[in-house]
Amino acid sequence: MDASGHVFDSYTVPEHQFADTVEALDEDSVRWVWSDTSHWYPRLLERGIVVARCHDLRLCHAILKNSEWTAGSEVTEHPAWDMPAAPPSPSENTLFDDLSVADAAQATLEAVSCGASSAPVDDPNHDESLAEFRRQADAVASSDRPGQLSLLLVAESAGALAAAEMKFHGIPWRTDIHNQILNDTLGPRPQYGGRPAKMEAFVAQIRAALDNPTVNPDSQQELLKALKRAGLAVSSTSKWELREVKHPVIEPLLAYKKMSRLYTANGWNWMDTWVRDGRFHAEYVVGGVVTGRWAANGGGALQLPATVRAAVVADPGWTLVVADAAQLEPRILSAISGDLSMADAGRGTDLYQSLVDRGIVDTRDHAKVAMLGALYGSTTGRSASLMPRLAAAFPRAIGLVEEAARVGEKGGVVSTWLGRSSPAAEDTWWAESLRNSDTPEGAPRDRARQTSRSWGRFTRNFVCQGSAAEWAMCWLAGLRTRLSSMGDARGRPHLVYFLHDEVMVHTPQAYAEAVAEAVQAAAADAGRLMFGGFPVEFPVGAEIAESYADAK
DNA sequence: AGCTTGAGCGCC
DNA sequence: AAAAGGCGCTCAAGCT
Repeated sequence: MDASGHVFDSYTVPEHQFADTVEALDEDSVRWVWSDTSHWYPRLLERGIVVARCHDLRLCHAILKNSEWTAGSEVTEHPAWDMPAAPPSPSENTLFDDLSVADAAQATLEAVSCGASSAPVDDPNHDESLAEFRRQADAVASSDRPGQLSLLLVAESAGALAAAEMKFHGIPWRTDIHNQILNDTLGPRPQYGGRPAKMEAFVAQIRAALDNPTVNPDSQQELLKALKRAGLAVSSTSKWELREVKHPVIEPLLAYKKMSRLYTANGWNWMDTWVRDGRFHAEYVVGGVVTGRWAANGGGALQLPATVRAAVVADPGWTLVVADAAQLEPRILSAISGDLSMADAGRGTDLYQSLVDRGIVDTRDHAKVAMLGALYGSTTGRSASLMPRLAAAFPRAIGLVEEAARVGEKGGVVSTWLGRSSPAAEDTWWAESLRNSDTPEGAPRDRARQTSRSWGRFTRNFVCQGSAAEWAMCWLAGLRTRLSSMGDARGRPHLVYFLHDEVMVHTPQAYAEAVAEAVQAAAADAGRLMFGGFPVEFPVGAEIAESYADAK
């Protein structure tokens, strides 16, 4: 037994025996402890091996190293475990080539080291992984809130498994439908370079309207000059500025920009690059965003535009279950602030409408704008003017975000509900210069104020976005577990897409209803896991649809 | 020739 | 109507 209460045996296997070893030892009660899920798990999935649980040392290190709740723990003293900026070089790699296995109760721990060759039992890399695991366990155990942190690490690690599985399965993608969309919108694919025909036609219209036979609308500089020369009072070529101007060039130009976006971001080149065998294998970067949200690597998986979603179609005999959590962040805010009146307003499906019904604001649109202002820190316009009404109705909720903003404005650190902390500002000159009474009024103080408020908006949003990401991870993890017990010879339902507060499951039709129920049940579980008996609801809209475009 | 930066726009 | 929080991707343009 080690200092953190773990009992373990350990041994080493050569790398080529890794998958067999995992397969032989895996059972429901096992939690694999390994250096990096994105490194180890894909090769298991290739072999058809699915594991139930893991502890991802790299992801958990990143959380614990930065958390206010584990300040001063030994985890911070081992930078070798820091997130690699780039894929680890071969020499660094060996450090991470370790894994261990513990049972769910963490009463015993067997460790398997997987060195580059047949490494001895006392392989230093293997020891380092075990040492890091102990440091992490110690950091959690001696933290202010071990229960919440443990949940965060479990959820993050489960997310890493789900991310690898989603990449492996891929989103079902019909290239014939995608191609049809591109043909209809842009014209046929150009054979020898050059723009698609329908785009070229708009270029001709743009040139005619500007009386400029050569202007290239893809060049912002050229375009801006041409617009000014034609007498338009614009300072940029952005579409929200152009929309305000009346001129014959505007319509074809905005149409061209829309087409150009589709062509460059999700056109034929995208299809060739990212869709293989009818699947878009999106790569997620778990914990890739400071708030704990995921990022994506290649293919823009988290920015699939509405215009191509019709190409996401279930296989024959299968269907999609698309679910999203309604108004997640405001509900999260009510829970983390313990604001009973706001939680009460969120009972039912439409939080925004209930703000209208309670006479807090006059229209649903205002409710939405006001709430976004509270979450993002709007200081101007309509949403700022609605804030006092919100603050009066929900003093605890608004108090929490205001406090988070004030901490950030002073250069401080805030944390999510489960203990992910905001990054420290790189340079807090602005906080110092506001504290310093010698800073002159006028430009210097204004600049400091502006930067300070900007960081305050970040920390304000961090607690809501980050806590919502934690809920989403609990939701995803719970759903994944529920799905794992479904299925038969025809196949089993699996997650194929995750987008902040939205999930997509590809399932044999026979299980569609069960999946939709699982999605709801997992959402309720996630709320209880994070907030216990606090009466907050997380309604989830789940739709069974053949195509992503048909959902919502 | 290859890298970085900024504008612009898609997603939540 | 836009903007405020978080991203990624593309291009052109400017740099080394």
